[in-house]
Amino acid sequence: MLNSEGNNLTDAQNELYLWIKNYMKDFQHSPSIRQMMQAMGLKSPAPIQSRLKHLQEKGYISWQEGKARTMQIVDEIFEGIPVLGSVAAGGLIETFTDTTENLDISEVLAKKNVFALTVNGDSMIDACIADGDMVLMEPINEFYSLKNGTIVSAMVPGLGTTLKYFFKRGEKIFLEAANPSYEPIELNLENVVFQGKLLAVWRKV
Amino acid sequence: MLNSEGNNLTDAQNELYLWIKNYMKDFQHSPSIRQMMQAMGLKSPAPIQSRLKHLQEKGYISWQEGKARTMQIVDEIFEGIPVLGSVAAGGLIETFTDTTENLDISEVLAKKNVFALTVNGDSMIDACIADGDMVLMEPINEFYSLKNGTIVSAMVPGLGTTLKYFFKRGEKIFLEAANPSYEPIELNLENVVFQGKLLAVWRKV
DNA sequence: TTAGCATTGAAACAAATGTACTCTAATACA
DNA sequence: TGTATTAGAGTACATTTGTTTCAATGCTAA
Repeated sequence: MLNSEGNNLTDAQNELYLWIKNYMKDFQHSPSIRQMMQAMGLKSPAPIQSRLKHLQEKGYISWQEGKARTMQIVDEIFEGIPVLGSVAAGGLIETFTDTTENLDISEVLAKKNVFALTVNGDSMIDACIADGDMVLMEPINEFYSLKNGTIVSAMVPGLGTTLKYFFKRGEKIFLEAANPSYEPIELNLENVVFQGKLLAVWRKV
Repeated sequence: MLNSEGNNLTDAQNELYLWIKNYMKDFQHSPSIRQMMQAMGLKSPAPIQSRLKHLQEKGYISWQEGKARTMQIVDEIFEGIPVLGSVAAGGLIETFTDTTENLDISEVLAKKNVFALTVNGDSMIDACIADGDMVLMEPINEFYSLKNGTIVSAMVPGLGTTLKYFFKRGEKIFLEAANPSYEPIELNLENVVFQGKLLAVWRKV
């Protein structure tokens, strides 16, 4: 990972760098030198060339010489986050290894129509889903593919939306909490709308 | 979200589209028509122009007319995942609202030097960190900024790496599990190496 | 101040590039 | 079979664009 300490930018360089990052995020392609010129309020491409050269020398950007709009931000080239190893949450078992496996969050994020919900309450606490967590859900296309024990978000019309374990026994639907202090909810299929099934849990501390 | 059903592509169009997506992912900028020409094994820009026009009409791409390398993939423009509302994990409280808040996972991912660890064991179960979860950690730069109660990954040389609550009392360091069946570990500062503090938890089901 | 250096403005050039056009070959269809 | 449609090759051209060069300006340190 570049762009760390030791490569301090001048104000002008930093302003340009931030503008470029923003532009490329918005447009998915590199700006031209004359565009940057205008954006920086300059009347000549030379200062931009100079700043780009410095940004390149300091490892912030790169481009293909002579080719139009071929800049790349060398930062932020990561696919997920490196998984450095495993950590014991029990005894002291495993040491920090140096695997290069990748935590592919994007695998979940890339699915179509994924949505997130904020969790209120503690009824799923035994499933390690706590108050304030975000749950990432996937819409349920075919109800009949839902397996018993899946965690789903379901709306019971007139009551509200809730996150529960799903069970089907005969014609009855049961929504069960992961917390002994909550009673299972028994429903008929026509009294419940399933919004999604659990894909992942995200908790920011 | 475009690119769904109804906009079927011919084989040639699809091949080009996939190649473009791949190129733009790798290089962070749009390819030129002549590059696409070569990649598709063609000897004239005309077929590429035609295919691009079709891709644009079907809503897959867009570009700025006359400008070099200004293509954009119109698909996949998402910042995180939409948070559709909150869901009760207790009683049936809240209904599906239509907020447009965004779950900004990238906020965490954008931090420098973030790394991930796989959790083994259940010693942090009362903190809702379960066996198999991924914990996203941030390196600890200044030890003295560590607050009591922070969850850290620490290496006790000769033993291994572990995930625990951090406490400092006087000169002693305590690593405490979130599980009554584990005893706190008492250490001197020189006998422990802190690798990171907890930023987020990720669990894929 | 003055010499030296970096920044900017200005202009010009050549390469890269999108676009338009014609022609030919292949394909589909009736 | 013949015609219409489509895809591709080839070419040409104007614009965009990176790059170079030179002079003017501003700033800093001796």
